[in-house]
Amino acid sequence: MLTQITLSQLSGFQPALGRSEAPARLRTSTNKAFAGIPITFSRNAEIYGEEESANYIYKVLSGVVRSCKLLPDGRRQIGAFYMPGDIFGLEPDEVRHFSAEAVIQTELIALEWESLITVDEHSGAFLSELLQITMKGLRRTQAQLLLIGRKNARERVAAFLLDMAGRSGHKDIVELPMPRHDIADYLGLTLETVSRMLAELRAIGAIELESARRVRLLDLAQLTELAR
Amino acid sequence: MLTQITLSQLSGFQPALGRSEAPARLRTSTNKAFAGIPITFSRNAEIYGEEESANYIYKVLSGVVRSCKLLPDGRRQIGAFYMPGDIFGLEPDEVRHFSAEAVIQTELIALEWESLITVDEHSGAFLSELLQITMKGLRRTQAQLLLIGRKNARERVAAFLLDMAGRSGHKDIVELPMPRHDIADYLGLTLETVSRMLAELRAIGAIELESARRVRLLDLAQLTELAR
DNA sequence: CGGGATATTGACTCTTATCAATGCCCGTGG
DNA sequence: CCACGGGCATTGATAAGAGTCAATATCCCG
Repeated sequence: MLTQITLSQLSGFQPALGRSEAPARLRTSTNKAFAGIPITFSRNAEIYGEEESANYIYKVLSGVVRSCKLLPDGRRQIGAFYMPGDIFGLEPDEVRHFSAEAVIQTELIALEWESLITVDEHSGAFLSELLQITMKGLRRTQAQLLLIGRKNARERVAAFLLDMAGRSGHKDIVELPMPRHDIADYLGLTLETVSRMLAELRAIGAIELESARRVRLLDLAQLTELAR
Repeated sequence: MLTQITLSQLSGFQPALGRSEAPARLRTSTNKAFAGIPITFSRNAEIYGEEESANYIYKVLSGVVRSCKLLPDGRRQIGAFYMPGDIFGLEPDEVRHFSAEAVIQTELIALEWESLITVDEHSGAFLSELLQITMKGLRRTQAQLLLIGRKNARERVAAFLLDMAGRSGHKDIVELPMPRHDIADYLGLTLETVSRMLAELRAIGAIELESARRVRLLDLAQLTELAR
């Protein structure tokens, strides 16, 4: 059975975590049908690379995605982590400027970009949503700019923990699916500095490290103060 | 005479630098007419502040605008400089998250945001342009993130000069309308470091400082190499 | 011509990066 | 079941880059 899937549905679709949905099929206005079956990427698998053509946008069903940019000498900046429900992969022109990789095993649903923007009848609603998503992304990136440009290591790590807590739903236990190296490249630090700042936050009683990848936030007020 | 002005015209309108155009009047589909006469802001005048409601989007006719975010203790991050032809002021929700100020005397044209997005008939074209503009801004901000997060002072200043050169049209003479402090807050540095890096670039023969606000790029290849 | 803002330069400090050693966790295979 | 191994994380010692504080210098603008 062919179902016409709109961006609204893509945007509104909240996956049932852990359970696999019945496969949906997409039929675009250009009559090219493709399977909308969730695609699975294993840990560290590349979803797309820099300079690749930007044909699809994606929504995270489960797992985590990092988007990153690499300098010739290996320095790396992570632009964002995408969590379940997040949409990513919109580009202003034909070619990617960031790559995207799965941080852990990740399920995505993909939509063909061309088919979305050429649908005249619904383009208003489509575009409005895309615009909203993109503006939110821009705002997030601008906040990140302030973080990296003007805050010290302790403030960055505290802000990161609070941000992760806010996105995960649980208010005091934060799961960190990504290694220290990824956090460092997201915050413009080294992995050693991230580790040291976590140790420091633990020392002052703001957090507790249940394991390397699981942090308990003990003192939200103090953390918020430290994050400025 | 009332003229229906579309975003396309706003976007496509290239001001004749230095000359003042005949006043245009805007009439929106909601029948609220407002003057589209270019508004002039003097040096350091605030165009809008953080937390203000986001009612208008702007296009720079002449001058330069900086958008910035301030921390409680006075640290500042400049998110972007807007030059003639640039459009700014789009926000994902009702309230501003960055302020905007004129760097030098600046002429702007303003369009009421609500009237643009509620025009159903042309919303497709409008939104498509807004989306394009926003995605370009996002890309620019992401590039800035890499710059600030992973490049050293010399690389940042070299990249800034090349960026300014690229935007100004002149390939080897760069006018810097903004003070060192603004450049520093844009690059996540201090004004002293910016000054030192310029001195360093001059010392190695990559640039020449005709005055503090006017730089001649002597060796594009070397600068590009230094910017990575 | 003078004065205030802006810019440069210098001396020193401090944060964070770098290099290196050790520790921990977890999966795998004997 | 336990020992081994490999990735990841922590911790330490040191260095380098950029920040801070302070003293001129320069440039506009009146």
